[in-house]
Amino acid sequence: MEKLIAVDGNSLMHRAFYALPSMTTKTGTPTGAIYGFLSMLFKLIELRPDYLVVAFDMHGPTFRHEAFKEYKEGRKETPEDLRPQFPKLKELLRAMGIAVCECERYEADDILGTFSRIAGKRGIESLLVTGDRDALQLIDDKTHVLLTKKGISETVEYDESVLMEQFGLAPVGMLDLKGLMGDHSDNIPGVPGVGEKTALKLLSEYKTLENTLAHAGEVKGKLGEKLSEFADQARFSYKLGIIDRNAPVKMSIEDVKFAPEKLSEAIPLMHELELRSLINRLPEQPAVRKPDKAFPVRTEQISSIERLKDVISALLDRQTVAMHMEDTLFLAADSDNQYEIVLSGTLLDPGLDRAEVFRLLKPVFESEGVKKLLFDAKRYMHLLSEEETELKGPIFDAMIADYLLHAVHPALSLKTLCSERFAGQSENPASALFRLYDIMQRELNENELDGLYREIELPLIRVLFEMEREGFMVDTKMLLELRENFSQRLERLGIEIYEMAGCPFNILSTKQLGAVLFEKLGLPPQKKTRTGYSTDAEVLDKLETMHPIIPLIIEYRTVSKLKSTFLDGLLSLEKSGRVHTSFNQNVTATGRISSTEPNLQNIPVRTELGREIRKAFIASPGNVLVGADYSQIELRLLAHMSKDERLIAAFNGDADIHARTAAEVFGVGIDEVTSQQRNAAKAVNFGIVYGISDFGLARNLSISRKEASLYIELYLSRYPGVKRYMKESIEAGRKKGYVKTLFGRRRELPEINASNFNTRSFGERVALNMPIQGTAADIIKLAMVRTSEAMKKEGLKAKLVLQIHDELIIDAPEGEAQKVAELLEQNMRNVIPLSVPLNVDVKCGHSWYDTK
DNA sequence: AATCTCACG
DNA sequence: ACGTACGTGAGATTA
Repeated sequence: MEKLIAVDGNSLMHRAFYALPSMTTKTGTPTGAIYGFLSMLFKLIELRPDYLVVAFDMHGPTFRHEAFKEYKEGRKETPEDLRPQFPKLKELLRAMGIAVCECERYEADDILGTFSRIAGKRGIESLLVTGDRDALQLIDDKTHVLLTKKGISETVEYDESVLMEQFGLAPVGMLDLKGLMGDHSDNIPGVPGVGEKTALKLLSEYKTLENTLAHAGEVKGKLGEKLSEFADQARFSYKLGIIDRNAPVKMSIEDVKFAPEKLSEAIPLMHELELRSLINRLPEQPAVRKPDKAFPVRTEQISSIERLKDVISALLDRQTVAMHMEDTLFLAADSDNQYEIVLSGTLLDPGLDRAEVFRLLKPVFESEGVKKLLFDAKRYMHLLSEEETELKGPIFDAMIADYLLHAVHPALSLKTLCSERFAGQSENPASALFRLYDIMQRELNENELDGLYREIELPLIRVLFEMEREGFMVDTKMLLELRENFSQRLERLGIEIYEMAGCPFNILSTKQLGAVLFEKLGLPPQKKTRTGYSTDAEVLDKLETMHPIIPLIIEYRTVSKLKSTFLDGLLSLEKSGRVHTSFNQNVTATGRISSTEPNLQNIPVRTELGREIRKAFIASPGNVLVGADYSQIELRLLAHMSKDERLIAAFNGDADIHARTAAEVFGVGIDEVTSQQRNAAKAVNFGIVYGISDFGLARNLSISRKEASLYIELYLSRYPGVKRYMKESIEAGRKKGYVKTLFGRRRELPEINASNFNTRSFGERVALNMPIQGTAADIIKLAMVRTSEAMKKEGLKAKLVLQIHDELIIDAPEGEAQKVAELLEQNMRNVIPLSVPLNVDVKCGHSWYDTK
């Protein structure tokens, strides 16, 4: 099928302007927005459109503008640095032979709508590119919308199913949505007090705006009143949003035919605007255009149980099956054919009975002989576990493979992965997995990531799944009591604070707090944020002795944080006495896992008050918790990886490492080290792991930069191996464009060759930190896999329940505790032989509080 | 949705 | 001259 790309020039220029740092030619002509726009456009051209048009709003009144003057006037004026870039851009586009379309009294989105309508009639599919969510109403089976998210480099493609998934609405529903919630940026009012959440709730119940208004009487409380009161305003807002798909454009579809060979004709003009780097990125001209769909896929809709049974028996004979499920289930046995099974209970067609489908598919999922190709296998393990089904046999998880290949920007959905990999040439989810499997497996091998993939990440998926399913037992009653206690404390503190301030105010509002402290009470501001006074802990610390209100505010902040994040937060997520976190295996750039909903990796420990919360994390009945953590794993890895003899020797003795560093750096005996010296050495040790800078160290220790610089110099002269290692790491990173861990995990490092000092320095620090943090992550992951296997092999009932980067927690029956403790310690300690020992501290207890 | 603040390793 | 320590996630306020 032929393809049209229509771009909202105004919207993208604005996005580009605000997203990018300002940029000018030598003579001061601003070009930043043009630069951003063109780099986006070049990416679009890589999608090989047959037709391409860029639409612009015209100056002066438009129909919508005129009719609803008072609203549209709320829009901001075009900034002065942006305005002159428009004529320049149009000139450039014309020089490139790209159609520029303007239409008097119509806006760019009307033009987009009109072109996509005409294209649709001619059997041409359209991709509309804009930052304006209004365009979503234009979606149909032939029209997709590419929305820019923050900035311009990130985009999301919307089609009917994405829209349904995200909003539960059909394209026209976007108008009903806007009618209810309005649009702040456009000064469209909607119904006051109704935001996206409320609007979607209403629409899920009443489907349309009109119907919602008709049933306003049924809606309880203020909301119902508002709906009646502002009904007309809502209808008006709805109308304001309607895009006119019949704009009198003076161009035909033939006029916007895209001719890639003409692009280079703009080179002289680009030189003039000093857009040199863009000239190099002018899309190559393909001699022959690739076929429209490089990968034609046949999709068969399965609408009867009988047919499904046939398909299943065929699948059971295959070696490999791919699966993808969102609202509907897709199955494929090769890269050219797939089956679509609509399941009941979705908003779409009344599909096949969900439980029945899963029951029939059970032999496929549980077949040891059939390899499964999936995106996010852990998610399927959870889905199937609800249907009493397991996922057995070999697995290829495209999400995990992609993460190992590109940890810096991992794809979060199969759709995204496909569009990255196939540049819009294929959107067929399940069958695409076959091609992804081939490509990615080869890339894993080429980049020596296969071992990491097979030995660590893949088996870890199941370990994490089981941890999530198991959950961590919490003492709900204790959490409730603590919450009550904290509430009372906050109330008392609040009263005292208001008294001292002379008036009540919102203590958690940095704006109001800043006004009270620095204006009303006249305290000296310490630092600024870009929006006003900074009031963070560091600032409050400095002010602590200057006014008796400060300690109260510090306490208020702490208690309020503990209450809302950890007590309220945990209680809201607790289900029959347990909390089930989600472990994310593909979010961090270093290889660590992260934890969400709730995040159990940041439960307080550093202060006694916060630590109390750990008393509520308890062992299951009849069990104890076994906790073990690595001692100084990152510094030990630094010793091993840098081969620094003195550091290695330090860890082979059993002295306090920070004290030992202090003795070395300050040239005193280990027994003469003062606590300040030890503290400084500790900060230097941390700093080294983070990719030290004198500035950072100075700030951390509140000393001068000069002093900090001296410490670093002293340190590096005492540990020459570390010095050499740091130099080599940065050099290797710069040369190869990536760094890697001991196990071969990679992180790409584009920043390290940046011309901007800050960006480059960041790249250098990352080059120092990632191999260390990442190796530690590899090590504990491997320990998790081995421990979990060992416990199963020994027939133990104990279960891993939590990982906190260098710490593991197991919930074990009392009778197993001794054995589990030994097993855990052994597996953690002996993951891999290094030139220093990996010491592990193990402790048992009834609660997490007791395992430290 | 962005910003600030703060909890953890 | 540049102006930051590395890696995360969540809640509250503000625009």
